[in-house]
Amino acid sequence: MDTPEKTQISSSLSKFEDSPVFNYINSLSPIKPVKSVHLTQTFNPLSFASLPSIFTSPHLISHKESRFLKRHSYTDTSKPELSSGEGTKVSTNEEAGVEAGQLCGSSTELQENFDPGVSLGEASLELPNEASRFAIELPRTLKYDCGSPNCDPAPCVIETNCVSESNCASVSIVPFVQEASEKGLSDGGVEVAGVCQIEQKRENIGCDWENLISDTADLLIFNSPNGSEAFRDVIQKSLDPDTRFCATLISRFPQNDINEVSETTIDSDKHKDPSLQTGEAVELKEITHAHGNFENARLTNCMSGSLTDNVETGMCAPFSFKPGSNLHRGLRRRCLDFEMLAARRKNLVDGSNTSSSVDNQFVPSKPGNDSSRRILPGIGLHLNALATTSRDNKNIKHETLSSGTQKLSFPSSTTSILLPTAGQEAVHESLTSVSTERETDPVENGVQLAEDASQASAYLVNEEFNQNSPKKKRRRLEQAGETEACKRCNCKKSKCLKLYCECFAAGVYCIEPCSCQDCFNKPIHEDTVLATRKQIESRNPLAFAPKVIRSSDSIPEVGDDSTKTPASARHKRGCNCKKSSCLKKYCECYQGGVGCSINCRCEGCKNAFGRKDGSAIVETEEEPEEEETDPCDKNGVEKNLEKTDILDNEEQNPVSALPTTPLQLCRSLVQLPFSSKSKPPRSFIAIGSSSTLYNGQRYGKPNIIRPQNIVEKHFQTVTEDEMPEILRGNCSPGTGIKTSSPNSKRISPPQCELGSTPGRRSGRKLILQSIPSFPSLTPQH
DNA sequence: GAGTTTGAAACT
DNA sequence: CAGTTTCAAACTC
Repeated sequence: MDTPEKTQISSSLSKFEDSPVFNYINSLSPIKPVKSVHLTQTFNPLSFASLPSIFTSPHLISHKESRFLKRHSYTDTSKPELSSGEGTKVSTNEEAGVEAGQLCGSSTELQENFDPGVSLGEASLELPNEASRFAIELPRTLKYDCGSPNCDPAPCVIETNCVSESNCASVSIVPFVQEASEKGLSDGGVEVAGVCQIEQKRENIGCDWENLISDTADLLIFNSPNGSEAFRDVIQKSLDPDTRFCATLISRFPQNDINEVSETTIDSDKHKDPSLQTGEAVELKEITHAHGNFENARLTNCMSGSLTDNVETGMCAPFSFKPGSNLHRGLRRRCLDFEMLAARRKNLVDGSNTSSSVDNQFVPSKPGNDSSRRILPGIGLHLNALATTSRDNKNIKHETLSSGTQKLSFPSSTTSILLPTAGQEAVHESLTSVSTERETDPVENGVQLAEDASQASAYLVNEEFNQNSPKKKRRRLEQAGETEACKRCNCKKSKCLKLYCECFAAGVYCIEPCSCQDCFNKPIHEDTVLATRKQIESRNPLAFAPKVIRSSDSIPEVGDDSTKTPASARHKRGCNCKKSSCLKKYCECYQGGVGCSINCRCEGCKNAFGRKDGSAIVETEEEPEEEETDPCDKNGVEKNLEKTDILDNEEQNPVSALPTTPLQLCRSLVQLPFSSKSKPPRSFIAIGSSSTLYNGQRYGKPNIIRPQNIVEKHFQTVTEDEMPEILRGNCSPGTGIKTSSPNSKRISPPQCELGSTPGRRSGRKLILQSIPSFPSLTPQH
């Protein structure tokens, strides 16, 4: 634990706390964050994140939601007015940076946080922690906007998703803005014009813009001050002074967000006006309509959106969730981004409204829940999904490189771990939010983020594929290896309402990429999905829980990589493999990156992660799971073995990787050793990772995943409240796991302990969280 | 891309 | 609880 990295983190943290901004934030929040706690156990970012969590209301299911809640709390307390008086703000500020901020409207909040003299750019230059701040603050703004009648959750979601995807946003938004400006619709004139300028300039910059963005994203991800600064410079040069503020923000974050944000605003207006839904006229109208708020919303959103995305997990954040629609929140779809893009594109082309055109998911089935549905409430992903991501992670990495959207890419678990600030914060927020907001689905939020991120990345990479038939897409993705992040199902008879369906099992709605038939696992059929889920849960309360569980005992301290309990992670029920020798993904244990245990009834077990008989495979061999940087990791354990060494190294020096992006953290959790080709098993990765995270242990014996430890710490902060009811009430094995397998044992005891002993909470909490897979689904209605 | 294999999930 | 069937992913060709 005394690693240099750690020290650095602590120092940065202290700086952060000392910073005026931090103080300001503290002053804002009614509750005062306990620095000591976070400091001791979590990275700076986490501590930072803790604040928002405090504000969060219990009802939110998804992290995103939680975020929003937090944000809301902020906005409400600090500045309720901002939302209303958007235009005013603009005029007030004289300083360019300030103006920009004001233009953003609610963005002023950000300014508040910063010292008057401090420019955003400076802030960006500052410690990575700042990113976290932005994330927090921005979210507020977003929330605020979302809270306004105009904002639809769906648009927000779109934006968020689009962020990951590089171009979509710009395309859609720009036209609107330009058009509006040309016609002089924008009375706000200056404001709108400014926006237009930005957009145009971006375009002018050329096709390279995307690349630039991707590059920027990379910079952002790493949060290295230098990198961000450099990027910022580029942007500033290209952009007008007025736009600099945005540019700085943008530089830090994917531009798409901004565009999308603006778009979102428009969309919200659309929703208000049914008539606006289609046609250019509609667009113009929208522009004018939104126009007043456009800039503010836009900037604000961009800031919040981009920041949020980057800081948080990147993809996850649906800015606008209605408080009422818990399901949607929880349900967030992982691949939404893709769909959203397609929808947007359609809209652009057709001029039709996005929501309807895209997917059922987008279409609001119920009047009350429209917002959520539009959003495509992704069902909360399980931790399992995270665990599964391990495989994806590899893919993700590559994707990241190519796309530049780092959110998705987490090279290795270690990397994520390293990311102290933003990433942690994001994770932390999600976690906290989950804990506070949701009782039922604590775990998923954190996981979801990771998954979403991975998925999003995958989508980004594979956008092109989307257009093809689902199968093709899938295959392409699989072949590509990188794309694996997003899972899709091919259910034909189960209607995606059984655990056979990966999507359903993972707690997510099926999306376009799925090639399922007669699918009921869609927001439209929310009721059915929930009912079915309940039914299944009634049968097996842990049906949606991560399949892989980590024992609390294994929880190693961050520093304790050496203490890898071989069997720390185990499959909940064990496998029954007979022919695969537990060496293929057919084996859930193997798939989850954990060794077989006593619970397993497998025959001829040769699980690379740990054999049933207890003979753990040589660590080197076992470790395939961890991340392999190898892009080509094939199924083989062999490759995994190779990876092991790398992992070990990483473990020892987690900090070295220190990428700041929050996303990374999530990703790290997600990453699995599996080959890129294989789909990213939602459940597996999540399972393994989730469990790991919670317990702090790695997947199986190998100790492959270190990042998890970090995560675990974060999770530790989660309060008992988070625990799912099932878990809470039922520490007894009966409710929980059927089998008395080691897995189950580990699980149940910790849970019980959680209630009683604070010491190990982290492990417990984590476990509990992991259990509820479908937070959203569970009716909080 | 089609077909086979595999084992979990569901059913009896 | 055990056995069987169903199902979809994983895998192979």
